[in-house]
Amino acid sequence: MARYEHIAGELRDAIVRGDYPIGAQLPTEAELASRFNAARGTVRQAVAVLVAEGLVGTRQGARRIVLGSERSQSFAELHSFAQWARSVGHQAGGLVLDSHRRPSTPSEAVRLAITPGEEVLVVVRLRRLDGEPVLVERTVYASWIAPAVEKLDPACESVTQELYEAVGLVFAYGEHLIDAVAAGAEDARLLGVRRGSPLLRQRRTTTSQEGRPVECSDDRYRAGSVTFSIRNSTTANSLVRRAGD
Amino acid sequence: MARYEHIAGELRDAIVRGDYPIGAQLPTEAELASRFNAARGTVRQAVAVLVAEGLVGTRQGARRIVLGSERSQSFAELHSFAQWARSVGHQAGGLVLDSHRRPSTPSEAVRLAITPGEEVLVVVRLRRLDGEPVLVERTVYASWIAPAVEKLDPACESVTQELYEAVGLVFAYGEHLIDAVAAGAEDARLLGVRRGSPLLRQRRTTTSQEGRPVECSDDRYRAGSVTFSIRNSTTANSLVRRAGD
DNA sequence: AAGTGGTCTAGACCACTGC
DNA sequence: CAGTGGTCTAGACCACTTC
Repeated sequence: MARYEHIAGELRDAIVRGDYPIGAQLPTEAELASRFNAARGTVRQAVAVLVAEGLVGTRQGARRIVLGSERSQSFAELHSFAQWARSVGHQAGGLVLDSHRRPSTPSEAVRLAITPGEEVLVVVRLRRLDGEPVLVERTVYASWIAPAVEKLDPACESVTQELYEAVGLVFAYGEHLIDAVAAGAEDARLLGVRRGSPLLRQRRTTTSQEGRPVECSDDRYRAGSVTFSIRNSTTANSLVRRAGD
Repeated sequence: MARYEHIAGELRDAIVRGDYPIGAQLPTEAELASRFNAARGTVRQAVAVLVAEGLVGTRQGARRIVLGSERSQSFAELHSFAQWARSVGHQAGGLVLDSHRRPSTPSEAVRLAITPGEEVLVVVRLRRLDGEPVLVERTVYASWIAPAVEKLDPACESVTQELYEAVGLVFAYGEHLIDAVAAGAEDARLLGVRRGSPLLRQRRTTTSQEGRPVECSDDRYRAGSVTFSIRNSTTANSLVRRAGD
């Protein structure tokens, strides 16, 4: 582990433990540098991690202050329902309801950076959290990854993990649009809610490490099942997904 | 402007202009350093800005690649409906429907870091975008800021801006919880939608520069009026609010 | 005026990618 | 193995906050 990651971890632990309660001041850079026997730049890198996580606020000239004390799951977990579920202590389930190939629509072609009409794979999955149906995923995969997706177990728990193990694919970057929509007939039937009732929608496009679009998806969560959480400041943002309250 | 901000700006402009299309490689650090006559550390700081914005992806050993080319509004704009509206070319309006003081509930006291039962100011505002009602805000202000809030024009366009000009208050940090809820009777009447129809809810707590909680709020957007957008990677997140599609 | 974080430099070495 | 980004150091100077 890098030195700055170690220092960031120690500071995060201290904050979560309550050594530095919300509103308290963090030690100065000089103090931290001597305590951890590191250069000032390394300490700054460590603190930057906490700032990006939204746990610490910083302004020139003033001591840094603690803004929050919850350990945030964050990052890659926005890409994988199963990884997120596990990290918050729940059990994820999944079931493929439909899977077929068809030509891509113009908007899909743009989002996946393919030529319009090129074949794509459409998969509809119902996902459960501790047995309860909470999410309908309608995912469109680019044709180059379609064969690997079709080989997956229909009840596979983590698509992300299986694709990594099968073909070494890493879901590295994502763009997400979040809004609210009314449940359609199919949504309502699958999620066990009334037609027209509120759903939290997340439309996403996921990209490989190399910058190649892999999939785009329309995911709809039953209201109350999931909450997105963002900490931000005039200089930094941080996002995590949280279980419904 | 700092040197790294200048470099980041030049690179962002080049990306937005299409000099580096999506999927393209950015110049190497060494190349950028010599082009801008800056040290490598400064170039790295500049690129880090673009990575945080989600425009650029980076992995050790490989050239950096362009992930997106949309200029993102981002940061502070999550705190102010009016600032965000203006930045995307729309006109914000506001109207106070109710304003009264009452003792704080236990959960409000926790969120505002005050003693339970201490008086708070509750304000209900209806906000319009280009004349259309799109948002109901139910905001709870800590008592220390209440007098300044009560002095505001009920039709005031930007609460954030007015409070800054009146008492120098800066909304520096925020925590936001985003989910979907069904419109209640009052929501439905104010927003002109049917009762039970979907709303995008944003619950937020805002904090001053000094880390002092200022307000917590329950904001409900009419479905279709607003979308939250996040770009993320295994190493960075970035959030902006976008007008409904 | 002292304290503290923000910017910048210059150089060394390491880890990973891609040919 | 060459190219490239990631980590770390040491020190200088500046800008802002706080008293």
